Amino acid sequence: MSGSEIRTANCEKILQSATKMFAKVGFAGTRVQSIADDCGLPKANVLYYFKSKKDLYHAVLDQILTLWNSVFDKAEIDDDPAEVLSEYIREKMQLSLERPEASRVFALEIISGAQNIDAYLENELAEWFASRLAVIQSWIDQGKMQPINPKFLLFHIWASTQHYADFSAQIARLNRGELKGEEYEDATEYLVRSILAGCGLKPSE
Amino acid sequence: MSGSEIRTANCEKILQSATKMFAKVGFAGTRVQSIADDCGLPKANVLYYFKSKKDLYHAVLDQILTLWNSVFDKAEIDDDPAEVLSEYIREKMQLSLERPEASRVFALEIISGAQNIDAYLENELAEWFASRLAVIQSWIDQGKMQPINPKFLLFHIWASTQHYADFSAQIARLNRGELKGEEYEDATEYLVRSILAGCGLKPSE
DNA sequence: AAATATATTGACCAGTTGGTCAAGTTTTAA
DNA sequence: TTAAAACTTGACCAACTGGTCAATATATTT
Repeated sequence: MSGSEIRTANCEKILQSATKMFAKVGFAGTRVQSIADDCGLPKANVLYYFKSKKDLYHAVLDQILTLWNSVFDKAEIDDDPAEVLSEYIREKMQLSLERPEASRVFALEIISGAQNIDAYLENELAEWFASRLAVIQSWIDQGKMQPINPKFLLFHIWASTQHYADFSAQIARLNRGELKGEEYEDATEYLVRSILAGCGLKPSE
Repeated sequence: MSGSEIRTANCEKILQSATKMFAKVGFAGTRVQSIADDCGLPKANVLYYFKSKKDLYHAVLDQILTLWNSVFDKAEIDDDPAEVLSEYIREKMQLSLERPEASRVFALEIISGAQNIDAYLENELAEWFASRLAVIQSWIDQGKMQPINPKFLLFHIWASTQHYADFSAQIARLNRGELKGEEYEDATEYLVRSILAGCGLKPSE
């Protein structure tokens, strides 16, 4: 393994283990030693690549925020709301299924006051949010969907989809086993239908 | 202040401060000293009433779980689903508004694997859940509402209402200020309308 | 009033934790 | 080949934390 490859590979391993740990017990509950154990490196080596636990945490958050990108980013006034919203909800559910730890780290950070992603919330996300509100409002103005407050619709989508990642421990117990395969798809399609119905729409496809 | 009153009053103060702290930084992140500071008692006094931090945490969880009781508990086959579900969603939203810390402590506990409320989830809640599924299914069988999977409906309600407590830091920033008063009521009525529409129902009142 | 139970509190301690460091090894560049 | 840069790692430490305890004070009961 070449030099720069070593760095890349080790950083990746560390980030992966760190994400797992932070998602399970939060920042304060995570031990640098347990991250090291999890990825099979000595603790001092972990702190060689990320100079402090806080640094590592920020790196994990950065990596997670790039996952939030979506088809909805490029939605325009002329697009079909049913199509765009359906796909956005499905994407979000897929993310909850494939990267639940990412969703949980994000949730923990927000619950704890979001101090470490303040800049992200106030800049990138706020901008994204405002532009999406405008698109939804234009769909309403064109009579393509019922008049609802677009803000509440976005919160609604985030809440109901992220729940499947963040609360999977509860869901798994009430369901007597993790939701998976077809049943998870059913949950997805239920959400698509329900949320779209709230906008006076029917799912695409 | 009489003897037993001292105990009651101090326990209450401690529980209140503890809830606040656990909600903000989780179990691992909370310092017994900071709970003591918050309620103006010496640390040794806090540990006199609750013999360990874990004990105190369990007391906080116990207190929170009693809040989960609701009108929906007594819903029957003969009731009107629109009425019952509307009121349940409104209750849940009210709780998110009035006791956000309770919701956050619960969320943190679930995200961390729910090991401390395992018994509650598997007994009380599982029983409640099963009986509510039956009631909803009976409404469907009677043609009172559209055929949806009752499980997903309950998850949907929990997710979308608790979100306003758990993610209020994010909401406040995107909204440029906390949702409150009329705007919070608007959010509530949006959710009622939207979720009911997903069941082919219209809000009561 | 005396005896007993309950409550208060500063001082203390053992275990843990994030982070440092210096000595060594491996990889890269000249 | 050799010098420099990058990487590895055990040993170490200062700061912090949950929890104990003994001494004292206050309230309750007899």
